[in-house]
Amino acid sequence: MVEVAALVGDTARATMLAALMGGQSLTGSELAFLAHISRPTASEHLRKLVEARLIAVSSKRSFRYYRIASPLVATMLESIKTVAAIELPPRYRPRSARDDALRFARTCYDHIAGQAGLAIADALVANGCIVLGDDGGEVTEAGVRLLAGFGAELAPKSASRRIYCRPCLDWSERRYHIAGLVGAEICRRCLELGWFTRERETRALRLTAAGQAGLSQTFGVELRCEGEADPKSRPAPCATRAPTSG
Amino acid sequence: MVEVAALVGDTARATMLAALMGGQSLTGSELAFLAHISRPTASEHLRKLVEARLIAVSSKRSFRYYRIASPLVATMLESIKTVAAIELPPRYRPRSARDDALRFARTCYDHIAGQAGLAIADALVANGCIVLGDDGGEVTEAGVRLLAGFGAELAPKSASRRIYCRPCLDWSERRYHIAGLVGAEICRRCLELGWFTRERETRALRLTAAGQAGLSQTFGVELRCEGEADPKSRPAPCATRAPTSG
DNA sequence: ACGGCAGTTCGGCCGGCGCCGAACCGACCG
DNA sequence: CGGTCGGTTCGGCGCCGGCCGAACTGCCGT
Repeated sequence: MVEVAALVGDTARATMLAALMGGQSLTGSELAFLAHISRPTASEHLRKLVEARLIAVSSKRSFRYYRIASPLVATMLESIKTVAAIELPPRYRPRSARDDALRFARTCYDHIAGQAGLAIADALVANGCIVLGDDGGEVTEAGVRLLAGFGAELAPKSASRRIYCRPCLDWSERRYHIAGLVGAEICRRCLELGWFTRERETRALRLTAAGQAGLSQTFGVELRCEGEADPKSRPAPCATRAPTSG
Repeated sequence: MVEVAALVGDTARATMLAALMGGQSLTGSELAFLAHISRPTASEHLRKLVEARLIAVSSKRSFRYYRIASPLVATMLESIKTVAAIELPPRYRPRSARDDALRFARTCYDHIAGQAGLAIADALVANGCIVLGDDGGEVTEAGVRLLAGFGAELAPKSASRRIYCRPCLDWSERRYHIAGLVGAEICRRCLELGWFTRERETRALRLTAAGQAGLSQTFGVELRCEGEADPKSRPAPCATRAPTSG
């Protein structure tokens, strides 16, 4: 317990973990750049994280790709971030175009967070498709039908595994969006359908025109797809530490 | 995020937090003793933990009683412990009478863990009273009736709050027991009925004869109440660091 | 064979923080 | 009023660990 918390309790390592919480695999050099440390230092940090099984690594060519080791680790990091966000509320929060993009829509390990994630969750709750509370979530019969039509694969593999919906507290809005198997499937399907596209080098998601229409039709969610018209949306040259956000 | 993890990532502070995860309030001196540090050092640690809102303090007479600040913090600590227990499995585990008592039944912040907690969870699952999975839990109609008869107050205060059952991975057995509102209510009612009694200075719970009968009758759980006949069950004089267990 | 690039290992620097003893504060008691 | 006891503040010590540059390995493409 101490060891795990101590590993997360270092700025450089926490920054790397936060970056990996985007759900994508990243190389050591990329992580070193994001954490503003040299490659040797990053290598040492990553070695420790791998040794503790917080992240996993797979080699392709001469690259080594790192990723969060398991959903359990992702849940833990979410949980730590939640406590950090709730318990230290009034902190100064500089706004930037980069942050605005993240606030609008981003991946949270394997599901969608930000205003888009909240809008989807709100719509599903309002339509009686799911129920979300502090300690868990549930998919109703109506929800099963709607999500099946949407194309999410919610097949309860084992008979006892009927539960797969989990609330995840959004750091920027302090409200719940959908995590767990249901959240992951919604995210997967949205990317598959091209409703969102991943931004390069960040966890932000961009809503496409198809996504705007699809979300409206399928979930009754009305979101503006704003990315293209806004000249400020180009990411800044990473002059400050990458936001360690979930 | 970094700050919170760093606070937990110190042995002395983690030991204190683990002790407070028993659900009871403790004084600074008690915590200093448990963590094997001097009172000044403990005072400093506790000041930081209070400042970060991980623990709360209330003064009575000239004493200051510390406790976990919120269920959110408790959940986070559980989560960290789960990752630590799962990802570093083969570690040497010395057996002792003290540990055996904890393994049998203990409080985990506000609910029951250990073999007793697992037995209750297993029985409720087997009877179709609840469903437990990796990402959440659910109380069935049968479960609501049984728990109501038992005396648990599961009143869904707000209409949207139908969900209140959460799985908690047991560190010693690697299986789920019941946390969340349902788990807290079961624990509260068991103590209220005198089925379990709290041990002094530890998180262990002792099963009473009434508890043995009641658990059998109410949940169909067969547990031996072994505390009184066993001469080794008296807690050792705390010669080693208190187990940082959840 | 050579150069380039990702990643690692090594040695050494240095700052932060955990720790304690001693002293101090405030509440309670006779 | 002194005595005791829980708690905190202060000053100083010591060490762990994060950091980097330089050098080394190993995998590629040419």
